[in-house]
Amino acid sequence: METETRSKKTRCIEDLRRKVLTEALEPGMYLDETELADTYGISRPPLREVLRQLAGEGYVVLHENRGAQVAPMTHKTLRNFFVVAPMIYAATTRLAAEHATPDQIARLKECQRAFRQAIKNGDAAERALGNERFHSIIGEMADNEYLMPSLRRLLIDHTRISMTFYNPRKPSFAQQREIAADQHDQFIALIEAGEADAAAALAVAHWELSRAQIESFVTPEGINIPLGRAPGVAGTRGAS
Amino acid sequence: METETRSKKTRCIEDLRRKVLTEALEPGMYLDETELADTYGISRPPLREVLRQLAGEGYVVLHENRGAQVAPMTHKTLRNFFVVAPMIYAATTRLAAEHATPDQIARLKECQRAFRQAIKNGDAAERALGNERFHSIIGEMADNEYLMPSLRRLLIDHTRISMTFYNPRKPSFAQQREIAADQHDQFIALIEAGEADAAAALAVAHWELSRAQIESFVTPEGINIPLGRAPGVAGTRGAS
DNA sequence: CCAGCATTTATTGTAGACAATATGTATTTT
DNA sequence: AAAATACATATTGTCTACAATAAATGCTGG
Repeated sequence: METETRSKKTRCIEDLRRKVLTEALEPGMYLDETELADTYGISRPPLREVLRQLAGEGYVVLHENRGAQVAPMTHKTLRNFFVVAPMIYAATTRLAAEHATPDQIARLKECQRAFRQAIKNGDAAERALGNERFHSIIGEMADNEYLMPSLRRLLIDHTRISMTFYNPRKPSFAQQREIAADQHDQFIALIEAGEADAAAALAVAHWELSRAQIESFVTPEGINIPLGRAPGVAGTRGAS
Repeated sequence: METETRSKKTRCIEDLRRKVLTEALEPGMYLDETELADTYGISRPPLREVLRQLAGEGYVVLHENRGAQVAPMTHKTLRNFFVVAPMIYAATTRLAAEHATPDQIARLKECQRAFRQAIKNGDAAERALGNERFHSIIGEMADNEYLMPSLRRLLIDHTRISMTFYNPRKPSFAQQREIAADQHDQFIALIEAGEADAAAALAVAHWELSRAQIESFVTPEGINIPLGRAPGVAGTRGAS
């Protein structure tokens, strides 16, 4: 009986990804294997495989004999993010414009439709996920297995950051979201036209918009960013 | 009784990585879970965890109900590699020059000693691994979790490519290996001096040397590159 | 003789039970 | 009373056995 096209394990992976991205599972939070196994109706061995995979993808961090932790975000994380994001985004978008297939473009358009709908509905999580998916498809278009790993990492934290800093009260954001959505339409047009240079430039502009939005939260407040706790001592090298 | 500082599982992971990098396990080759579990003295569940992790790191590819395959290399792989490598290497090296700690520099120097030794000994595998480790340490110096995933992917295939195209008969290569080793010394000097721009430029030059070496094999022969077979149909999206 | 199908066999996927490690608490000792 | 140690508990790590899926082989019918 295949009521589900995907296996329970696959659904488990996808659901955990989603929960990490939307911060339903908060950064730094520790996960209980037994509990998760029960939740998804599988036993612990396959669940542990899932966690290993998610660790490889950057969603969680594994600590020996201490279990899995949702990948933490620190101030250093944010800084590193700012440094690398524009380069990877620009490179990915350029390659996407060079290599996109009609099928992929169709999927991108469909994704954009859903994204605009999420904005209209005011659903923050769905909007963040839609944005992630949009840029993920562009990543697939680039069709470069060496670029994709870093892009995936960036998208995870970009999505989580946008969830963290989401504030429905500030009205100027609605406007910025409209600009972002319009830029998405431009992405589609430029990729479809194969205009690599323009697409790369747009990626940078799109990034700058997002960056400004994030910085408007980080800078004025001072220093403290309300993110998850850091892992034990493991994770980074002993220096400093 | 801790005769081993590392667990059997850790040794298994490290050995498999090494075997993939040196092509003791050839690209495209399928792995037998039971056999590997026996080899490393562990049972299949933890071995499967290992394979998932290695899949996340890009060493192997998992196919549902069909087991693990050593990550294949195709002509497209090589092409994608050429496109992305200079960017990532340059960025990594620049950041390394900005962030390297004394401890890391010491480890890099030690690594370089071992690398020169491997060249002298004429041990191709040890030389390739030494080179991988050298650039891996530079990656750690960069200390950027968003850049590292792509760098790791690049280093895996860069190492495998250099193993594939290794030809001890051609004497001009001995000369090129010397140049590469000298460049490594320059890497150390520039990183230690914190000269980011010069380090990034050196990374590009170092890449060009390697690129030329690879192309001298690929180009004259025509098209066919003696690499592993491609995976089934899975792995890439249905497009094309 | 070839094509299609059923059966067999080998390999992957999963479950439940057991072992080992780490943490928190209580007790004992200084 | 405070600190250190030993114990209890909970959670992770692993193993063996079983189930399910896919490939391979042989059979049957055209």
